Amino acid sequence: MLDTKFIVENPDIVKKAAEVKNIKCDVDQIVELYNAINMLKAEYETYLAKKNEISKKIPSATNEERPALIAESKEAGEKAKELSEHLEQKEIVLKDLLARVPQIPADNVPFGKSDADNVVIKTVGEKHIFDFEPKSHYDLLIENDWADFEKVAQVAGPRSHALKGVMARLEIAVHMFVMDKLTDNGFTIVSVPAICKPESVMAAGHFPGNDLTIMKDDVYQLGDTGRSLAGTSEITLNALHAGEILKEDDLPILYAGYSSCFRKEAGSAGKDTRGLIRVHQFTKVEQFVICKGTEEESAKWHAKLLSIIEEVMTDLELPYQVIEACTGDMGFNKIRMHDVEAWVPSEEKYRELGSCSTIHDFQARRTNTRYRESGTNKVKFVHTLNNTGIATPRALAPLIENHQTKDGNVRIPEKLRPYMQNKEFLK
RNA sequence: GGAUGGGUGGCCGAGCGGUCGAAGGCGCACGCUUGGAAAGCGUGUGUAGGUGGAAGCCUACCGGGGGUUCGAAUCCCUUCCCAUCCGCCA
Repeated sequence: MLDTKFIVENPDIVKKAAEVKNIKCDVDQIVELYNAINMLKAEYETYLAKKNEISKKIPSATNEERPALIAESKEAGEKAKELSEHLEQKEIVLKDLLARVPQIPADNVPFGKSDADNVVIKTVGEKHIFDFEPKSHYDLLIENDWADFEKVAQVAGPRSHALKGVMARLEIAVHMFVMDKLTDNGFTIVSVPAICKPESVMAAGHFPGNDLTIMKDDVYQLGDTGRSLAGTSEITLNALHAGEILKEDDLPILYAGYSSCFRKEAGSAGKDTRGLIRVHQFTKVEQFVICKGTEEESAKWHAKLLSIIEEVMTDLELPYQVIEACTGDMGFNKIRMHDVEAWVPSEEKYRELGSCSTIHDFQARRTNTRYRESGTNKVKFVHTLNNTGIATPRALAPLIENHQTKDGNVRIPEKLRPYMQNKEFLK
């Protein structure tokens, strides 16, 4: 959500933002409606004021005066009610239009239409040179009986997986490892529900508009409960301080969200159907920051979140690259986004393991999360940022592929060994 | 799922049809005091929208929605949330 006044005063900036993000929104209609509503509201409030004024006189009026006053007040009230019905209709339309306005990308974000236009800004780590034909993570898992896909698909449907034995342990280990790292960096681990209300989903601002059906392709709905399964704990964490006015001293709030995540993947039929890369249910440690609403704070935390996931990549000894998402690929609610992608030998390409985003006050406006600035005592919107900490099972794919040995074993990176009974190899 | 009690400003909490944006306290800001701090004293202090050069004025908001009334924080209905007890349960 953007500030309505900002939209009305800067329609060209907003139109440009929608254009570079390939998002349709009707800025002109917003401006028009806004002005119309203001005019109507002025009239409506005049009647209300009149009604209130007369009502106030009634207690002290004489019995003779009273009936006339009551009638007069009633009339003003009825006029006001009539106008308020028109107002309400217009406001609903405006609210919906406003919710379709995307966040404005930062100035230095590369322009582009799709992920093909993203820019690689950094490549780190040597790709492992194998003196044998490296296996895909899928083959490694099957050959070692570390996972089941076929049977579990019959039970749970396609894009399902079960990790077994030491692989299940490895999954837990990487989460523990990342949670410890985040704790060391001042984050508080929060294990949050994946069940959430649709309002929370909308408040996270991944989807345009207020129309909840928009998200039906992406988000699982829990039947007649009216609730959804979150695609990320960002949704829950973002709403965790909704409606609050925090103290400046409370900030920054650093959360390491831990939860199951659910995605319908309706738009990715046929893609990554085998293995652990793209599944309907996964587990993620999410980095989430609520900070003071300034550019500097946001920029600082963006850099910090990115550095943490880079450190995770380094500690897991994964070759990776950092890309800067272009305007067309960055998503509705973001100002800036960097993806971290790990090298997957069997595919001979980098695959996204994390996505670091500066949201600015876009989510804060939707949740109405604010803080009181010390000194001025002014109430301001917070800024939010998020980045993946680690997401499994996807992260396990590059992890076991990069560290596989000729005999089909997998070497455990040193930093991970304390979480894996100090073993050097998986088997 | 059943029963009961609650949801009021940044926080706590009074009010339970008109004089209520709402006592009191805490917190916070500014000032005095002090060598400095604390304490103390004084003053100020909700959010949002509209209007105006400004002071100001108007409107809305006492969990959400609806209703009764000339008038609702206060009465009624409904819904959500919280607490406790009972039931069920990993």
